[in-house]
Amino acid sequence: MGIPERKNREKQALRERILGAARRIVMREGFGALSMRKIADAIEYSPATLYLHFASRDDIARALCEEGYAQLLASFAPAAHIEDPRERLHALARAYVAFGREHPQTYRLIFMEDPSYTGAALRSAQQNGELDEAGDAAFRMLTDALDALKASDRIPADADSAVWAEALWATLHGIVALSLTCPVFPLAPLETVVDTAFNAWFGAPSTSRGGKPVDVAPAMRPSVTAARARKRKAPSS
Amino acid sequence: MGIPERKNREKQALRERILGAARRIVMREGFGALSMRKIADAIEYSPATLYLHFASRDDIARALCEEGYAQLLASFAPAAHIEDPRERLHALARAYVAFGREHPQTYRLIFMEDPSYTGAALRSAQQNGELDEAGDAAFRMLTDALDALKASDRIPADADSAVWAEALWATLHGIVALSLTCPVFPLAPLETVVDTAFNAWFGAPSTSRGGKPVDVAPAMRPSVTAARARKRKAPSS
DNA sequence: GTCTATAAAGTGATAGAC
DNA sequence: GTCTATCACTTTATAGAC
Repeated sequence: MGIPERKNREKQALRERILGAARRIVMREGFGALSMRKIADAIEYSPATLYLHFASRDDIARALCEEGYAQLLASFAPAAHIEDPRERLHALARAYVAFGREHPQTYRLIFMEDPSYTGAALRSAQQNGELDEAGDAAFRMLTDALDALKASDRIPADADSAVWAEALWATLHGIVALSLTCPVFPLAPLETVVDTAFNAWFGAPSTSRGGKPVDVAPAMRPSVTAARARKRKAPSS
Repeated sequence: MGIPERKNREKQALRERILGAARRIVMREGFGALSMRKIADAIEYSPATLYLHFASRDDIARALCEEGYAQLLASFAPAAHIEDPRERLHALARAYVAFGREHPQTYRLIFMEDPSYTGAALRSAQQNGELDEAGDAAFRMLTDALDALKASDRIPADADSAVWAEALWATLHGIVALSLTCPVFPLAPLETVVDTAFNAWFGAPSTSRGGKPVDVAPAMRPSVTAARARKRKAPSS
């Protein structure tokens, strides 16, 4: 029974060639420039052949989104091992923004083009694990870190981790998306903006190792987070 | 010399009809569905005529962006009169998000489509005033409020208002943009996300004020599948 | 100024031969 | 499984008649 397996492998291989060519076109010319003919030309097959592997151009776009999203998740891996939740979150934030800047067309395709594309990417990430409420792994990385921060009293005790995670994600998306589309954003270095937002959310990093964050201005009214942000300025990187 | 003036008026009037038709198409079907032919059909002129008024489809798109951006700025006006800088900022934030949600296609066109469109919108707003560095009026509304907060010690003294303003804008853009493109965002009510982000930035609202406390219903998150069920139409711009 | 007519170049997708 | 050939459109933009 080796022949059907070989045929299957060959079919799979062509599928990969199609996706590879499509990915290269998107990276170089943007998703708008992706057409079935262009892909076919690139791999030296006829356009009709593509339809043996993908039902439509949208189908190819969604497959690219799944790939890209997996790549984004993979870029979080180094951060996952950082013990301190604040540092971990910061590393995640930097990784997220870095991915968007390094793969602008891919990021656009996944998160700025079409809801069905974004949906395909997100769904692909949770189709293997059990489908609990919170959903995908990356989101849980955020909520876990936020829970840890809450447990160690570094964000307000009544903070809803899920909502904070959503808002935090939106912030990072906003920084990436705006920097990809708005010619005058950011004026300040991108990392300064990221760090400014991060410090506004979670306060300036604690100065002394192991020490609890210093209470600087006990008389101020704003919440713990805002009060802690009072400490210092944003470093780049 | 009244005749040239009348002709000029008539020419201007047709220009407005073109833009009006274009705007309606974008609002109803999205920018992707905007074509010269469709505009021409809508106003019962030939496609060729459009080129007497606009050099290209991009040119029309940019004009729409300028209109839309002016509309966005206008929606800030009520907030401008609020005295307390924190309340003012909060009202601005809500107005920004409301505009994006109420005119999704217009918001997309201005801020999520093409850098040249975004640039056209931003440039149009400052072409009358003096062109100082900070740029447009809306941005200055942010920095002014932030400066006031800093003066009354409600944000860190060393905060760079310009950078904070950029980061804050990015946060709001992220919330709007993600909610327009990501099927599962937000799970929590949109206003909860906005308020959560706002309170993370500026602390919980002043205690004795009638304002709403931060976190409302931590447990009411709808399930992912439920959130996914709602499909995305193209409502009004 | 506005029209008709058309150029020139795409597009996604499919039928049917091999 | 892959091809050729093609359908049935779409698009922006322009030339030249009136």
